[in-house]
Amino acid sequence: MSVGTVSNVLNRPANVNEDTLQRVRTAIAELGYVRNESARQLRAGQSRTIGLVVLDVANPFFTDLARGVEAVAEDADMVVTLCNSDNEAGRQARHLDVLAQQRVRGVLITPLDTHAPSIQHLVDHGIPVVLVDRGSEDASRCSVSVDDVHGGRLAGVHLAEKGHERIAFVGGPFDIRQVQDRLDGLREGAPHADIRVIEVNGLSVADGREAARRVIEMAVDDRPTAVLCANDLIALGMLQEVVMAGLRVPDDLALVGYDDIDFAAAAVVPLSSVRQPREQLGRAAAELLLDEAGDDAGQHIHRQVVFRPELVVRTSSGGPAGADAGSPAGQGSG
Amino acid sequence: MSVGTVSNVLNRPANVNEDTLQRVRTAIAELGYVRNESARQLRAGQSRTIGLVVLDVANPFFTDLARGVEAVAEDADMVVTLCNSDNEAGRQARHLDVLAQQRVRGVLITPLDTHAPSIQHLVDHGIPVVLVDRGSEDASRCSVSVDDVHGGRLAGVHLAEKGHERIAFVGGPFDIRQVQDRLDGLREGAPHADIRVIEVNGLSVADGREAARRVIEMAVDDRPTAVLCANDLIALGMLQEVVMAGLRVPDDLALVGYDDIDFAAAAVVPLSSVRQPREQLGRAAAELLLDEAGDDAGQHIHRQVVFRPELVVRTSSGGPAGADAGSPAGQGSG
DNA sequence: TGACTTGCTTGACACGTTTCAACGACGGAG
DNA sequence: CTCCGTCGTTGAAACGTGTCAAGCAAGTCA
Repeated sequence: MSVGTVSNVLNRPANVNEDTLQRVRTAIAELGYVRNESARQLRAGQSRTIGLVVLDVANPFFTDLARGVEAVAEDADMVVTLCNSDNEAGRQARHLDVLAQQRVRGVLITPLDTHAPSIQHLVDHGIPVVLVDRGSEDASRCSVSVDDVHGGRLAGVHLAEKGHERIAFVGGPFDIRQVQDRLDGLREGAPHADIRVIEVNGLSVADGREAARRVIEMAVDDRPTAVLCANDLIALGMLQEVVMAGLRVPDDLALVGYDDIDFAAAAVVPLSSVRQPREQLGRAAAELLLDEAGDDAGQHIHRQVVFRPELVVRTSSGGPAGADAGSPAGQGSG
Repeated sequence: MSVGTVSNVLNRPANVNEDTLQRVRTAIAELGYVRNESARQLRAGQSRTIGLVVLDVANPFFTDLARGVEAVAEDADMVVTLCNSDNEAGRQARHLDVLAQQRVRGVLITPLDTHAPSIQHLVDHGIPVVLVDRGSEDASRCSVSVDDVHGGRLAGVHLAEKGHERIAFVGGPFDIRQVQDRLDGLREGAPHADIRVIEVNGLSVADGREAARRVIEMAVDDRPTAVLCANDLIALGMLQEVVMAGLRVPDDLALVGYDDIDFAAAAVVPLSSVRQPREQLGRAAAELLLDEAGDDAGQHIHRQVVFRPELVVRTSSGGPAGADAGSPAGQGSG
């Protein structure tokens, strides 16, 4: 019994005699043989895993996105390695190095910095990279993103229609492209409103709470009557703080978030939010990556896919109270 | 220049002449050489990654736990592969198969079923397995868990002291050990109270909302005055629904959660919760695993580490209002 | 001078898989 | 009987590392 035959049984069972097929298979079952993926990979010269590097695993936006990626990967008999850069350039670089050493088939990344050398490094080594949730500036890469200017515009139009004349934008840092784009969109959508920017350090619940305290302190006749937050975590933080301070949402202060994570609909005052197709974003990115990775003939052309967000109006910005509580978040034992 | 020398440069630089050291290193930099991890692994017979399989990546409890694991792994120059079983036995089995093929150094798992054949399969192949958030029934494995009976007891004593005589427990399914233990503890802690069980299908926000609707429907003089939830997601779901229905928390209904995820302290009514040392749980598990994996001499003895939970009293069960809003959750662009 | 030590480099082998040319057996056609 | 094609199986080679005994050169000591 040669190893070659065993390999045939596993990979091209049609080419092997029914009799030996059975013998080999029972032997495999008896001995509890398990393929060695390293050896396969070494021989094949390429692996069956793709890397996914996100800014923050604790943000439901990214876990939803990851779910989409994993669905596509599974269909293609691939495995996903989820890495958390935690908003730190160092961690991002380290993860990318490891992925390069593992000769992953490709990398999906929500980059801290599009021009990071470690990203270019991957490309130089022939590892396809797809930018996620961030458009590529040039045509040298695939990317999947959402039109953030349009998203901001939708929120702006909505708030203007509701009669708001003083609108605040809460977010930061502004060197994150998405944040700046959403602000620009807001200005376009509500051109006659007085738009104020409340800059915060990050995109967490804590930052939202802090921003809320600043708003609460303002004189009532000068205070904005509506706020667009750069993401839902900020919006949820503001909501909590503002309600605790006794303000009524949306009567005293209307709130609109961004992402439409499941917690948004489930908040104590259901949160209006600009919905991004989170899971679909992941799926599209994975498909682009597989297309590029599976391309031997140099046929692949880089594509920059841009999705259109949509506004979901709920109670927090004056939508019908109690309507559309929506579907809530995941489970687990803990 | 032989490959052996290059290998020495990378692994035992002390043994190689300063001159050649430099030459090799500049060559590596110029050519952009990247180690092939598959080949290393094949040669070494063992990999440098450990697998972490959790029930639900969307639950902050598990992402916090993962953070602890990753911290320890990083110090040991190891890499973590995060897998999501999503409460499905099939997904769990598939992930474990892949991990076995990758010859991971070890596996940390919050199991759906302690006796799953795919887990035994790993052990049979000499891959160490540490159970996380779930005590091992026998001494054949390492495990890291939290004394759930004690946690339930703490909540029970607290609610009894606050004068509650009708207390509900919300959770399920009861074949998840943690759920049953927490209920048992509650009964021990409040032996004179009337304890009712409201069984739900899972441990998500949605299940909490549904349970809340059942409670709200009850006649006021028969309705429980306090609830212990099997985890914080359920508690948050209940809180939202209950507040929307106009009940006051804690005056009409006191709530205690379990896990003390960051969102608990940041809820609109800060949530009392039984705190589990989430990150420490992950650290301890990773350390046990590394100890077992690094043991050539058969010295390793399996340990069942059990942590003690503590009760954090906040507003939702009558603690000081407005106190201890706590530190909030992560960030990311989305 | 010869034997021995030290410092550094080398070449061959092994890890487990896949691939592929080559081989043997068998049966049918000429 | 010979030739040829088909079906199954085989053995060798290769992927890129790490290891290790062996080798070489230069220096040290007796």
